[in-house]
Amino acid sequence: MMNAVNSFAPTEQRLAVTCRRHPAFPREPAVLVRLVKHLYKRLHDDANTLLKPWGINHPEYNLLMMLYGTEGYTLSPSQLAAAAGEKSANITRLTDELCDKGLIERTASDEDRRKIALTLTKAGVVVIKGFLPDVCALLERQTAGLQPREAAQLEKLLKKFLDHLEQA
Amino acid sequence: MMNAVNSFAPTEQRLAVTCRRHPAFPREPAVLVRLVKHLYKRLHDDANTLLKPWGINHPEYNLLMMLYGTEGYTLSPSQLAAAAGEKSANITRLTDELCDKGLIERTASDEDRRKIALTLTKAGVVVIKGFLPDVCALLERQTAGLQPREAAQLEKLLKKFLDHLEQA
DNA sequence: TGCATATTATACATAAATGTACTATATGTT
DNA sequence: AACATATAGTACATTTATGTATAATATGCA
Repeated sequence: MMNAVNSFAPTEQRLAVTCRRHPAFPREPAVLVRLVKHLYKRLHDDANTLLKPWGINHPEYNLLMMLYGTEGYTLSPSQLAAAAGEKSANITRLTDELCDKGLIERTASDEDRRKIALTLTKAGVVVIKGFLPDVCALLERQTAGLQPREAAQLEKLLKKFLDHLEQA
Repeated sequence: MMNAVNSFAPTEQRLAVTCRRHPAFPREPAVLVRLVKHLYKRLHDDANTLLKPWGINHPEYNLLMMLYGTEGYTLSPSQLAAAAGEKSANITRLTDELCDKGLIERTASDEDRRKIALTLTKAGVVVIKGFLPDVCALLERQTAGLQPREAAQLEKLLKKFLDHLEQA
């Protein structure tokens, strides 16, 4: 008799029953999908908790960091959407909020007047530099259970998984 | 010069710039977290698209499958929340909808009157058996890029990641 | 040039997820 | 029994995310 030492055990247990009831049900793929979901939710929650005192949430953080990781601190809305993994409809709302907070600003492009440039403000950079130490510590803590070799292996497998998913 | 063959390339590129700007920024953990996010969104979208013709969405599917994977097709709301990885406030709304659709039903528990039993109806089982072939095919397709050995390795690493995350 | 088509961004309506506070019941203690 | 505390579930308000339609501009081509 096993003990549920982690939050995933009940899920896995039920997938096993499903396999018994419906033999065609592919256990391994189902487990992988659920694991990704559980992980995502947990990571998302952790990040939100950490960022709350800074007045931003996880998606906003992602946008800020994508701009911070770009030469000139500037991207178009669609580039930002791609980099942050958000849908374009979301970008409008999120960047509105970040504009209101004074962390980014919009400017129209001269070359192509359909385009808009989203740029990190000085205040935005200051805020990023403020929370970055905390974020770094969180990231280290979250992955502390994995050896460097394991982390590298995991990165490789996740990329392979994602790559295949996208061309399918 | 590398070409962006996948959706993750722009994200990774920007994380690299961030590491240059802020040397303490831990690349590997950040990449893993972003990969999980990208994967989750993609898997979530794929599932929603597939399930739409059946009149349910991904979270509802998860609830149904957790009940299907339980002896007696019955769980309490909190058990269901744990198994499906949803917050309890969400369970109320989702199970309301599933009740309205006639796929599950609520009954009060006799032993502990705080408790409610959520049970799959016959109609619920029928619907599950209806979409299950499609779901199985999707799951197979999504993980077709991974060799069995790689999938097993990925499962192991994701579990280790999640386990550590939860005790931290 | 003029027209068809594509691209970029956004508004708006809707759906999904979360936080908070509350009710009802159960459990443990004195 | 009486009370304090814990637990299960949900209602409600709010926030977050998505889908769809639209406006504006650009591009390709007859």
